[in-house]
Formats: sequence, structure tokens, C-alpha cells
Amino acid sequence: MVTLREVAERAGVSVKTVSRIVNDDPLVRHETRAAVQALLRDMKYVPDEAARLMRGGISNIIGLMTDVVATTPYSGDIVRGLQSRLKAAGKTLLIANTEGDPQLEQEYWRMFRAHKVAGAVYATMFHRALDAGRPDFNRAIVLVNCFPAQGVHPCVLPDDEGGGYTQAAHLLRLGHRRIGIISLNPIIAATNLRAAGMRRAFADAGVMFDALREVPGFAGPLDAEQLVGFEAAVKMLRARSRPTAIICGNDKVALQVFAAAAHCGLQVPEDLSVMGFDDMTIIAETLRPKLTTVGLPYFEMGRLSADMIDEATQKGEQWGARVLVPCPLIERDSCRPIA
Amino acid sequence: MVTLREVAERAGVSVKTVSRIVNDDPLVRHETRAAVQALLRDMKYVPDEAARLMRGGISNIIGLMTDVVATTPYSGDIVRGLQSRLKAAGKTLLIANTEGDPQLEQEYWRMFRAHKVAGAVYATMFHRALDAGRPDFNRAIVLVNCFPAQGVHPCVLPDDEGGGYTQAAHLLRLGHRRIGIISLNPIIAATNLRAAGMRRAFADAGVMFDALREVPGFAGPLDAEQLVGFEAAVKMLRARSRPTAIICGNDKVALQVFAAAAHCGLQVPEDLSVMGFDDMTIIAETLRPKLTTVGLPYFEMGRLSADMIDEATQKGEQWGARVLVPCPLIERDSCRPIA
DNA sequence: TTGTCAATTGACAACGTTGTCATCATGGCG
DNA sequence: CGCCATGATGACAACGTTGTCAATTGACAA
Repeated sequence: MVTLREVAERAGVSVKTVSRIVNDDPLVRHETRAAVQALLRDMKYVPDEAARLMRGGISNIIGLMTDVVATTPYSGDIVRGLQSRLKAAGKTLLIANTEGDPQLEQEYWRMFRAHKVAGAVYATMFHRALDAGRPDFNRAIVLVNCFPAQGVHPCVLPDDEGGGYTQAAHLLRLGHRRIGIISLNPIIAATNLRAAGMRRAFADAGVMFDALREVPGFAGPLDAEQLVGFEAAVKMLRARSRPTAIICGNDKVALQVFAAAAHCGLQVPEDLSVMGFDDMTIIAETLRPKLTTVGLPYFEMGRLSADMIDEATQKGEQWGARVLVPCPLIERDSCRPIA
Repeated sequence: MVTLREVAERAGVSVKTVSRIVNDDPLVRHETRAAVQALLRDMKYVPDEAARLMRGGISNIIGLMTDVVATTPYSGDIVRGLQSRLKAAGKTLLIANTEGDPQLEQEYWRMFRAHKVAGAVYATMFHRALDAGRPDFNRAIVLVNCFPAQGVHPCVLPDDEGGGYTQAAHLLRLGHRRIGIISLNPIIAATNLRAAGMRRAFADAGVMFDALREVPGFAGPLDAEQLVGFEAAVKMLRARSRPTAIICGNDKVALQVFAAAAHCGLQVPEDLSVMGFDDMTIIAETLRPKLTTVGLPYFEMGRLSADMIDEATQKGEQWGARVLVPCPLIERDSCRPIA
């Protein structure tokens, strides 16, 4: 590794002068600067972050703590969103995956401290409450996709209520009245929020909401849940007054509804409109017809969380904003006005 | 931040003694050790990595450089695999996403140097050749999912040839003879490799390989390719002697083949067996019937690359192993013996 | 000419840790 | 009793960088 001292010796100036040049301090004569800058390039000098850090105190690294990545692969978009913002600020991401192990999580918090990260993002893989105590970490933490069971804390959440509203409102606008709902696992926070949003949409449209048309698309405990959207959809489609549209808890459910429709000899969207959620593009853009769905804005949430880290750092402990990110309607081809 | 000095003062011993205890140096009296250890816990001492690093020279961080994450979300599994291995060694992951920008990549390499990472993994999002010059980085680099256009370099690759063999061999074993193939974009390295594997499987089975039955499922340039598996499948299924089985370039194509089959009034697997590739579980396990496919072992590749970093670090420059990771058959319900 | 001021540069300490070497007590051995 | 080996501990320097403050220069006003 080339050090300031080596460059300084070759240049015949003091270490401090080189340091000034590296850090764009204007207090250097132009000729000196030019000469040394050439030398810096030649010798491939790269400042030693460790040494910088030892003096200062805060690194240009942000820690990202996640629980499990397994279920929704798109949560990787949180990472991309975060990075796109951090890049501009010259920061990087140190990632830690707890796999749900609290012991390990503890250890990772210590590691974040050891590396003097500027702040941390704690992201969970689905929208849920968090009951963990305050970890042993002394800088800003922003929660993504989760919120504290009690108390306040800066967090970034998808607007699931609004998303539910959007799903229902779009179908109502298209004239649908018999709308089936195959929802997510009832244990998940998003499920109730979206249901509330749908009721609001029905109310706004002056349409009666029939709770009997809502059926869960998942069964069993969260860590081993089974997708039963296909069966639910088949049952729905064979009922006396079958729905003209089905709202799905996510795009996987929608995929199964497509299969169920085919199984029942129905065409999408001619005989049945299908509305997804999540905008899992590998499904939504691959299905024929392409799936109309509501986006889960992971990328945007990642970007926002980077901003919130900055804010939380400045404003300190007592600040606990809760930011809701809207879930946009993504119109494709699976919904159509009722004849 | 609590420092060694503060702990030492409180304990009434020297800084060095505390340092010894933190690092499990046996040269300390038991009583001293016990007393200080208690104090360390009380004061929540966390060693300052920056200071350690300044003396030593190599951090416990591994850099991960990726190009774009967009297309195949499962490539996130590379990260998980890497981490699962690094965790055991007490290392962490610093990630950098170039988004394909060489300028940015250059900068990230400098950052890796600045942070004195122990080694780096360069992962691309699909199997391809790499023509970049040697970056300005002085430690071990392992390539994942890509290989140098010329020269040798340690890299971890999926065994696409074997995967193609597996796809074809399984269907041949089930008695299929008229097998359609809807492959990936011809530009991708994997496409030819898999085709070669399939030919080998046909040869081993003593069956004539009909090149006319192979059709690309993607059209257009890589950065804006269009999925045309549906159309290709419909055409195939309406031809005079329609295939009894279709091998797909990936699970997205398989999804479209399912749709095409439904569209043509055919049942999977009764009338048509479908074989996928990639094991994108959100598709493969959601489809009804569930999709039989061949796994792209990203997780395993991530794990292996961690091991290879160690090896490459020890063995130095001249070592250039190319590790092929097998692509396993994942049997589900979409393939069936021919009647 | 002299004092003042700004521009430029450098000497030095400090950040927290660990390697090197020195110190000091203890106890066994000749 | 003196000597040496051993165990336990500490003083000090060094790692590479930057903040503080002082030194040096030349220009310009008094």
C-alpha cells in the first residue's frame, strides 16, 4: 500500500501537504497541487480508510440487517434502492443476514459498532411488527417493512391499506360488483390493512362489501405456509354466482387463479378479471395475458430509507417518523371492464 | 466508544493487559482475567476494527461486486450462500453494485482497497464471458457465473452442459421422443452449452436429435429482450406432429408453455410434459401442476466462492481453477412417462 | 525601512490497537 | 545463597491520517 509519507518523500513536500491535496483543501499552490496529483495517480495512492476512521469516528458504511430473504426474492430491490442512493453520497453497504437468529443478530450489531457504521437499516422480508428491545447500537436505525410493537421509531412501510384500496377501486371502476378476494396469510399485518383499504373503496363506490367472498390463499404457520389459491379459486369459480373479478394477495396467488380459470374453462380477462399484488415481474410480465397488479415499492423504500438514515442521524433519538410509501397500480392486461 | 485505555484505568491494569484478555492471550493470571472480563462486559467494550486494521493490514470483510440484479431475482441466493460460509469465519460482506457502469466499477475497486478487504467476489447475473482487464486490486478475486474471455482465473460456474443433459435425459428416460426445445437467448453462453448437453443425452439414448425442434424463447438484444415462449409454444403445439414434451430455457418460458397448452386445450402433464430450468420457486412451486425443473445452484455457488477466496488467497496469482457446480434435477409434477 | 497580512507549508500530536522488549516477582535448582 | 526459567505485567513505538498551530515567504501599506 502506498502511503502519504511515500508520496510526500517522492514529491519533496510534507505529508500534510499531500494530505491537503488528497482532500481538496484549497490552501495549496497550484503548481504544488498539479505536481503532487500526478504523482498520486502514478503511484496509485488510495487513502487508507482505517487510518482516516481512527481519527474521525464515523465510517462511510451503512449497515443493512435483514432477517430472511427466502420468500420474496424481490426484497433484493430494497438493497438496490438503498445502494442507488448511497452511491451518490459515496457510501457503501455492509450486509448482515441474521436468518432469524437473535444470537447472531446481537453479534452483527457489535460488528456494526466495531466498523463504526454511520447508521443501519433493519429490513424484514414482509410487513410486520417488531418486538425486539433496543439493540446495543449507538447510531441511527431505520426500520424497513416493519415497525416497533410499541413506542415510535423511524420506519419505512408500504401503504398496504392504500394498496388494498387501489386493487378494489380499480375493479369497481371497471364495473365489477361480484369481486372475490383471495388474501394473504391472516397472520401478516398486510392482510388486515389491505382488507380495510378494500372496504373503504367499496364504501366510496357505494357498493356493499360481502365479507363472505374473502378467503385466505395461504394455510398453516408462516414458516411452513401452503399456497392454496388454486383450490380457493376453483371453489369460487364453481359457486352459484361466480365472481367476475378476483383480487389476489400476491402475484403467486394470481398465477394460481390463472391456472384455476383455465381449469374451469374460463378465459382471462374475457370471463374473469384478475388483480395481483407485489408486481413480481417474473410472474406478472410472463403470464399471458400479462398481469395487472399493484406494486410493492421495494426499490423506492430502499431509497427512502437511505434518506431517513441521514435525517435520523441529525435529529437524534426522539424522532420517530413513519413513512408510508404508496403502492402504485400497474395496469397490464388481466383486468377488463365488465361487459 | 469505550476504549482499551478506559477499561484499563478502571481495572487498574495496563492497556496491554486488557488487550491480551480481549484477544484470549493465555499469558494472564486467572483472577486478573476474570475481573477485567466482567468490566469489559459492563462497559460494553467493542474493539475498534479501524485501529486493529491500521496495524495489521487485512480486514475481515469480503467485497462483492455485481453488475445488475434485475433479471433473475434468485441471484440474491449467491449473496446468501456467500454469507452462510463467511459467517462461520467471522467475516462480513461489503457489497457494490456497478449497474454495468465501468467508471463506477473502477471506483468500487478503489473502495475495496481502501477498506482493505480480504478478497472479492465478482458475480454476474447470467453465465457469460468477461473481457475486462485486470482491475486495480491487489487481492484474490473469484468470478461467479462468469469467466475470463482469455487467460485463467478462479471462477465458479453452473454446469450448464450437464443441466441440458439432465433435462433431456429425464424426458428420454420417460419415453418421450418428440421433444420440443424453447431455449434462451442465443447470445447467452448457457444456451449453447445446454444444447450440447441435450445432444449428448440424445446420443447416449440412441435417439436422433432433430435440430428443427429447437426454437429460441427470447428475441431482441439482451438489455431489451422479449419473451416469446408463448407464441413459440403455440406454434409447436399446433404443428402436425406436436411434441409430447417441451424443454424450456427457464421457468418463465415454462410458465408461458403452460399458458400455451391451456390455450390449445391441452393438459399438463397428461397431454404434454414440461421441463423448466432455474428452479425459480415462486413459479415452479406455484404452478399447477408444480413444475419439474433443473436447479441453478446459486446458493451453492455462493458458498463455494467463499471457499475459493481462501484458496486463491493462499495459492496466489497463478492459480486458476474453474469449478463447475452441478445443476440438479428437481422432480415435481409436470413431467410424466409417455403412455 | 518596517510592520502587517495573506498565502503556503510543515512539525507534531493524537486517534486505538498490538508487537517488541523490558521489568518484576516467584519458585525450583544447583 | 545465588542463578535461571517462567509467569505476569507494563512501557513504548508504530500503523496512516488529519487537526492544530507555528513557521516561512512575499507583497503591500504605513
